[in-house]
Amino acid sequence: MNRISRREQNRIEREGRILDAALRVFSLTGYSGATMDAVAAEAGLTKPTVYQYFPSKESLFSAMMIGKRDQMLDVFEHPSAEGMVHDLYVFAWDYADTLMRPEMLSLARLIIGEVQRFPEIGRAYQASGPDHVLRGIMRYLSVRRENGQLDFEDAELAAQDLWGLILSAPRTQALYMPDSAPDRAALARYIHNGLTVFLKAYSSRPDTDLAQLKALVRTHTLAAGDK
Amino acid sequence: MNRISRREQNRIEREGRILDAALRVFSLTGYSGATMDAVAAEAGLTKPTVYQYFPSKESLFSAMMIGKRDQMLDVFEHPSAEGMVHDLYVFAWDYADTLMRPEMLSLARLIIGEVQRFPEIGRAYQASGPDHVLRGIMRYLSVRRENGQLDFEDAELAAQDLWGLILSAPRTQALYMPDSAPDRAALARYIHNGLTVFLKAYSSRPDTDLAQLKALVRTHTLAAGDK
Amino acid sequence: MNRISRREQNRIEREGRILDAALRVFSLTGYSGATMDAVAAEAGLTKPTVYQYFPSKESLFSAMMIGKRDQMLDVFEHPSAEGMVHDLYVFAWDYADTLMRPEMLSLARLIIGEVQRFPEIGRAYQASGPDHVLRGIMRYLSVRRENGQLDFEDAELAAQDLWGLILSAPRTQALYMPDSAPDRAALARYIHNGLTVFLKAYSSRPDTDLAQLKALVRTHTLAAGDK
Amino acid sequence: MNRISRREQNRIEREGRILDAALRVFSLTGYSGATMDAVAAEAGLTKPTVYQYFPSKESLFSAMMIGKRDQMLDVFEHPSAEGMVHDLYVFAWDYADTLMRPEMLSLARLIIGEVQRFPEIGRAYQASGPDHVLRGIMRYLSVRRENGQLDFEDAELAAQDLWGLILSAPRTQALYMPDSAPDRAALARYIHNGLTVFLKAYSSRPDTDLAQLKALVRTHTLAAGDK
DNA sequence: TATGAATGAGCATTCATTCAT
DNA sequence: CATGAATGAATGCTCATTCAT
Repeated sequence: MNRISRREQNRIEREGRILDAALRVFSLTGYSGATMDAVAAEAGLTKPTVYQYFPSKESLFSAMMIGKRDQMLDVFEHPSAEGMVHDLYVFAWDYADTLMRPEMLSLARLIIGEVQRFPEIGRAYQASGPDHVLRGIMRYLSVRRENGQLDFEDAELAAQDLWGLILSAPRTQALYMPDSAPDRAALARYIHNGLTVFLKAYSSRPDTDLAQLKALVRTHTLAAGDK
Repeated sequence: MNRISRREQNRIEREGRILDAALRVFSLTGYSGATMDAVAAEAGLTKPTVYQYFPSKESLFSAMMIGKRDQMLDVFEHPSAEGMVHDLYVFAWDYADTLMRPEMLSLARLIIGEVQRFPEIGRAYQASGPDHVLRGIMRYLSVRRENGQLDFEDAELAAQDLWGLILSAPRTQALYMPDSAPDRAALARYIHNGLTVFLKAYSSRPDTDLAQLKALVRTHTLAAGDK
Repeated sequence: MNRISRREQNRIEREGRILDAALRVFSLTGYSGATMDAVAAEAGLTKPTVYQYFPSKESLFSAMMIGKRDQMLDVFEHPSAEGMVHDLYVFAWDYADTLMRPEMLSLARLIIGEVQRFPEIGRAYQASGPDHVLRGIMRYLSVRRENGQLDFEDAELAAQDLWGLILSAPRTQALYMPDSAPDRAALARYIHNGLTVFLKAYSSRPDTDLAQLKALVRTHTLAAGDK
Repeated sequence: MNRISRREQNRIEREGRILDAALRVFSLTGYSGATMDAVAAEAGLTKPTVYQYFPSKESLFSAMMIGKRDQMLDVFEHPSAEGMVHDLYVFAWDYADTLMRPEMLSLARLIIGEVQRFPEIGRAYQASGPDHVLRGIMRYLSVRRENGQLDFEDAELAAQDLWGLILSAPRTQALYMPDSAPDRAALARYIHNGLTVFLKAYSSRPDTDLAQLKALVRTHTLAAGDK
C-alpha cells in the first residue's frame, strides 16, 4: 500500500509539474509555437514521459486550461460582516491581486490568442471565470439593494460597471504590455477612484459611504506603505 | 514613366493584398500556426512572390501589424459643436462600432496572443491605439472641465472611467467568445447606462445632462429601429 | 520439486501464449508493423514479461517461426493400405485442409513477406515444409513405380506435378486474396481434375485408376454433402 | 513550350525514379519497415521532394503497386501462327522469364506480405495479373478445342492445370528462397515435363504433339546452349 | 519579375528496450 | 519474478526559405 501510494504520489506530482511547465511554454509562444520537447524540458522530463501522461499536444493543452480554470479562486463567495464599502474594497484588491498576477495574465493572453482555434476553451473560461464572478457580484449587489444601501435597476449593468471601473483599464493595458510591471500605486488610485464613481452613482447614502471609503483607503495605504 | 507607374501601382496593390491576407491568416491560427503557403494562397499569389515583398515571416507579421495599427481611426479627433452629451454618445457608438467589428477583435486577439513573442508590437499598438484614444478623451474632458461642464481632478482617471463604463464589459466578453455575435440592443443599454453613471459622477449639472442623454437615446433608438 | 515443476509448467504455458500471440500479431501487420506492446497485450501480459522470455523482437519472431514450422504436419508419412488412388485423394484433401486454413495462409504470407529480411527463416520453412512434403511424395511415388502402378522417369518432376495440379492454383489465389473464403466445391472439382490429369499422365493402368477415382469422388461428395 | 516540356519531362523522370526506389525499398523491408528517408535516399532525392510527388507513404505505396501492376506484360495476347505446341512453349518461357525476374518476385512477395493490410492491392493485382493471364490462356485453349486440337470440358480447370504444371513449383520455391538463383536448366526440364503432362492429358493427338515438343526443346536447348 | 521545384531543420508521435520497485 | 514508468532513437510529415528558370 505504501508502494502504491508512493507511485500514485509521484504520478500526481509529475502531472502537476507537466501542467505548470505547459502553462509557461504555451504562454510564451502560443499553441502552435510550443513544442512538446520544450514542455518536457521545462518539466525536467523527456518527451515520451510527457506522452505517458497526456496522449497528445492538444489533450495536454486542454487539460492545462481546464486545470488552471479550476484554480480560479472564488473571490466574493463569502461576503464579510464588515460593511459594504469594506467588502467592495477588499474584493477589488483580491480581484486585482489575482488577475494581475503575471501567471494569470499569461493564461488570459493564451486563451484569447487561441480562442479561434479552441472556442470551447474560451467559452469554458468565460463561464467559470468572468461570468461566475459577475454573477457573484450581482448577487451581492442585489442583497445590498434589498438592504436599501444601493439603488439601481439592472443588477447586471451595475455589476458590469463595478467591474469596468475597478479593473478594466489596468488589466487591458497589462494584456497588451507584458513587460510593464503593474504600478501598485496607480492601481490603488484607480481602485479608489473607481469605487468612488460607483458609489456616487449607486449608493443610497453617497456621502457616508464615500467618507468611509476615504478612511479605508488611508488606513490601507498607511498600513501597507504601498507595499 | 507610365509603365513604371503602372508597375509601382501593381506593386502597391499586391502588397496590400498580401497584408490583408496576412491579417486573415494570422488571426485564424496565430503566428506560429500560420504558414506562408496559406498567406500566399489567401492572397492569390505564390510563396516566392510573397517573399519578394517581405523577406521573412516575421517581417510580414510586423509590417501587417504596423499597417493595421495605422489604419486605426482617429475618432474623437474632431469634436463637434453639438454639445458634450451628444459628443460622448457619438463617440461611444463610433468606438463600439469600430472595436467590436470581427476583424478588429481578431486583430486584438492576435496581438494579445503574440505579445510575449513580439513585445514591441504590443507596445506600438498600445501607444497608437488605446493610449492615443485615451489622450484624446483626456483632452476633450479637460476642455469641458474648463467650460465648467465637468468636474473632476484627474483627467486620466476620468477618461479611464469613461472607457471602462462604455466598452470594457462587452469587449472583454467578445474577446473570449468569438462566436457569440455582439447583441446590439444590449450594447445600447450598456452604453446608455455607462454614460449615465459617468455623468452622475462627473457632470456639473447632472440632471440636465441626463435628461439630454435620455432624449438622445430615445431619438437614436427610434431612428435606427435598433438597426 | 512440486513447486519447481509448477513454475516450470507456468513458464512453458506462458511461453506458448506469447508465441501464439506473436503469430497473430505478426501475421496481421508484418514484422515491422507489429509492436511488442501489441504482442504483450494479445498474450495478456506486460511488455517486460515478454522480454523475460525473449530478449528481443527479432528473437521472438524467429522462435515463433521455428516453433510453427515444427508444428507442420507430417501428412504422407504413414501411407495406408487402401490403395494408391485412395492415398492420393486423402493426401490431397489433407494437404488442402491444412494449407488452406486461414492461420496457415497467414503464416505463409508472413514468411514470404519477410523472407528478404529473414532469409534463414524462408530456407528453414522451405526445407521442413514444402521440401519435406515433396520428398515424402517422391518416396511414395517411387514405391508405386516399383509396384508397377506408376510410370515416370524423374520422381521429383512427378511429385512437383502432383503438387502443382492439386493445390497450386487455389493456394496462390488464397495468398493474394485473404478475404475470399476458399470455395469448397471448387476445391473438390480442382482436386478431382488434378488427380485425373496426374493419373492420365503417369498411371500404368489409367482407366482402372480413373474409374476408381470417380467412384471415390462420388462417395466423398455424397458422404460429406459437400462439406 | 520548351520550358514546360523540360519541366514536365523532369517531373516524369523523377516520379519514375521515386517509384523504382520505392519498389526496392518496400520489397526489402515491407511497408512498415520501409522509411520515407530510405526511399528518398534510394531515389537520390530528399524527403520533402518525395512528398511533393506523393502526399503520403501510403499513397506512394499504392501508386507504386498500381504502376508495377500496369507494367505487367500481356503475354499470350497475340498468339502466333506457328502452331499450338510452339505457342505453349513460347508462352511458358515468356511467363517464366517475366515472373522469375528478381524484381517481379520481390513485388509478389511484397504484395503477399502486405495483403492483409492492403486487401485492395491484393485484389487488384490478382485481377490484372494472374486472373488476366488465366483468362488469356482459357481463350487460347478454347480456340484450340474448336480446332479439334485439344480435348477438355472445363477450360478454367485446363488453364489452371497448365499454369500449375508450368510454373507453380519453381515460383513457389523462389518466393520462399530469394537467394537461390533460379536454375535455368532445371526450369527447362520442368517446363518440358509440364507441357508433356499437359499434352498427354488434353491433346487430341498426343503422339504428334509430344514429338513436336521434343524437337522444339532440343532446338531450343542447342540454340541457347542453355543460355 | 514570378514561379515550380527543391531542401534543411524541425515537430508530434511511436517503439524497442531498460530500470526501479 | 512481474510490472509501471521511463527514455533514446527513430519516423512520417511540415514549413520557412532558397534557387533555377
